[in-house]
Amino acid sequence: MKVKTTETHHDSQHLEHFRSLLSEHMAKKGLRSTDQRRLIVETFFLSPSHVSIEELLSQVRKQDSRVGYATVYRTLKLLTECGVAYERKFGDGLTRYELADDASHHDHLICVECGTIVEFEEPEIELLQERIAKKHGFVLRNHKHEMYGVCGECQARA
Amino acid sequence: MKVKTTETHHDSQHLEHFRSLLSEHMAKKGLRSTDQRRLIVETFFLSPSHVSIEELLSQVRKQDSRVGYATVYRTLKLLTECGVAYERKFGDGLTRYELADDASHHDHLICVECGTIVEFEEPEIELLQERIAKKHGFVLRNHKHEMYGVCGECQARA
DNA sequence: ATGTGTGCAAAGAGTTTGCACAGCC
DNA sequence: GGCTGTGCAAACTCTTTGCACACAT
Repeated sequence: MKVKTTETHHDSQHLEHFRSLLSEHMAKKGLRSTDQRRLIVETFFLSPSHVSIEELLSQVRKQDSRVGYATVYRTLKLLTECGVAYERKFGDGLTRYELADDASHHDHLICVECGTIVEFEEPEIELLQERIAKKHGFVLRNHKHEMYGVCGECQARA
Repeated sequence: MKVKTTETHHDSQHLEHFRSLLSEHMAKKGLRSTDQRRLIVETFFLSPSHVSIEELLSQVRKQDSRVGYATVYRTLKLLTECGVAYERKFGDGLTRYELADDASHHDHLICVECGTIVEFEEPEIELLQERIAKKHGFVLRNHKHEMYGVCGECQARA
């Protein structure tokens, strides 16, 4: 499946932050740094937003073909636990992952036909959200805003 | 996660509309009306929004214990195809279904402390959504907009 | 040395499908 | 009677887990 995304690189400042988050978490839990984990983590950092396990594994195997997919699952679970990655399920049956700080400032527009995912940002919606929350006496922590529809290509194909 | 909902009944006007949508679709495709289909469809109409296959099947089996789950899957696929139901995947691994007109214009504000759910409507957000969709060439089908935060009571209690 | 991490394959969970029989039109 | 629908079980897909061995600390 095709995933459109504009973000493929992440600036090294953030990456340093995430690397240290991970190290701390691993130190605290007595976890070990292995070749596979380092490779998977760095590959994840270089991946487009919303990578699936399979996409990530195939990238990883370009460097080391013996890595098993269970290791990728386990490593991404680890990244999720320590707040470096977010797990996203868009309903195509795959779990996708993105860097944690990507999640804060964009939402998703998803094609129900072909699964294409487009990211969008809309400050006005953010403002309206705050207003609604305030009206109901809430202090916002976070939100999930996904729009489902049919993309241009799929409309043309129909 | 449990999905709380306030909607359990649907007014009979809409149901008539949906029943005829279904009949037409079945007539057009030469599909047949069977005891199982009628039972499953009517049970679905009486179910809370966001029923899962399993919940629906267990309700159906109270009336006829010999119904198989494949039939429920197939019938809900049918309802989805003819626009009577919407399929929703919230990420807990289950597919849930709701009457098409429920996928309406209210969204949810959820307290992360006590679980209170407030429904809200914000026409301006709807407009912005349409604008964003159009900008990316999408035709919107539906959306999920959930805001998580701390409600007034829980703030006071902290 | 100790115990975590890895790869493999098998097990799980939810959904779909192939098949023989049941039953609508 | 012809063809669709059903129930069952097996197949599928994605993810998790158990196990024996590899390897960090």
